Amino acid sequence: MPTNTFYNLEESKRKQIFDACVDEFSLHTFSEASINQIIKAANISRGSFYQYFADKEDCYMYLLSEMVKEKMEMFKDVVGSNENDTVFDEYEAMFDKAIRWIEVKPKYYQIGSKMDMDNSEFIRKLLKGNLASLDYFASLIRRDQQRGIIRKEIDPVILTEMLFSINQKALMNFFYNRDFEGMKKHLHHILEIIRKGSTTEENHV
Amino acid sequence: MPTNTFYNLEESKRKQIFDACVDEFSLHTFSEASINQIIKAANISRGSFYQYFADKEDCYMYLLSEMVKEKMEMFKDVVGSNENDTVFDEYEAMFDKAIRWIEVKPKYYQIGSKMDMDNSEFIRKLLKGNLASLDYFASLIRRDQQRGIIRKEIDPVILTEMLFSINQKALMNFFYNRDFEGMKKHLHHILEIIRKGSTTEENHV
DNA sequence: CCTCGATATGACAACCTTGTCATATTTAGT
DNA sequence: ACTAAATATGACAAGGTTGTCATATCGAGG
Repeated sequence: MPTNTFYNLEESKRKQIFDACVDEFSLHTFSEASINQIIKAANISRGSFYQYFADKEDCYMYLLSEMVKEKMEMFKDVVGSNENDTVFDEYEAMFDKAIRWIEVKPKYYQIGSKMDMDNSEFIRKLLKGNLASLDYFASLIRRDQQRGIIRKEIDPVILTEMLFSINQKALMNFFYNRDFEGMKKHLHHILEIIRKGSTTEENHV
Repeated sequence: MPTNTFYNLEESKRKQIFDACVDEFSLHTFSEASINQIIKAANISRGSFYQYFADKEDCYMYLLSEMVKEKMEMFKDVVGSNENDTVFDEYEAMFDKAIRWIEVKPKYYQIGSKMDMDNSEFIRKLLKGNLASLDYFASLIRRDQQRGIIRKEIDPVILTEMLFSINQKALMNFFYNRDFEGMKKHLHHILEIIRKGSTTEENHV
């Protein structure tokens, strides 16, 4: 974690540094990101950087923790869900949240995708702890199986994986095209397939 | 493309260099790959490298072209398909081929994934020309719609994208776990969902 | 044997990177 | 105003990167 010296800084300066980190890490992988770039953009000296952070990893951890804070702050109200919703409704709700997040903080989204592309030891470890929401969705699927909405034969984990990988692709699409309506339609179509299948009834044997 | 000097080399030496390229580019992104590593592994001098290749890009293009050659060589016989097959059958056949490819040339698979992870101008351009098989699958889906196997409402392009993104994930899984049976089961389950849907009949409204 | 074109070589320049550290400056307390 | 601690700074070492180039070696034909 950053040093006391860093937290003693004026907020404005801390923000300057934070912003520089966001810019650098949204454009480059962790390993490719350059401290030189960050200190230049933040207008601080090399020595100061190392007075604030132990190293690049320390700096990155700080960046992530700030991002998580902001995200929690933004979504603290939207937690409850309607009892009648199916997992698909919740999925679409989650998707909308993610879209909104991309709209207001596109660079955070980029930082996330850069993480996914990074195979360094350091980043892989960080991503490991990120699988909680997968469990949550699997539990929703099980609930809907009990309710008789989803077929009992379906493996909740596999369906969850499908939904998540679709989500990832769709968000990427949105990020590059910013076509909200098109994206929604696209996603709807995919969910329609996952719900009802792609083959005709006669072929459901 | 490589120089004449390079092609005048003895086959064994050319292979030495090729192997060094494979090793380096399967472990690192194009931008992260180091010519120093390659010349060390290939046991050639720095000067020689630049006598053979114009630069790293040139070297990479050579590597890719060799890989494509090998792939064509390996799959030259398995092209025909049964007239009664559905797109899903062909999909599974394609998947099996891909699995086989990973088994015999795991490093080539790695080079491919590293490409997908690379956002450099150079690599992105290369990937652009890689979408032909997508069209092929979409055409198969259209054919099966005519045959009454796949519902007319389904968008062939979207279904193709789903199949491909699933394919990618499954191959990655196989690469890391090498669990062929598990993988086949997994894939079967996913295809079952895409064929018949995940919800119960009563919910197909 | 000798010569000339083809090929091999590693030193080098120029440019990056990270992390350290002696020194300078600012700030706070007395 | 003076002191002491906190903070800021950029030169530097040590390592990496790519691409160039003068020089050395090799090989084949005359």
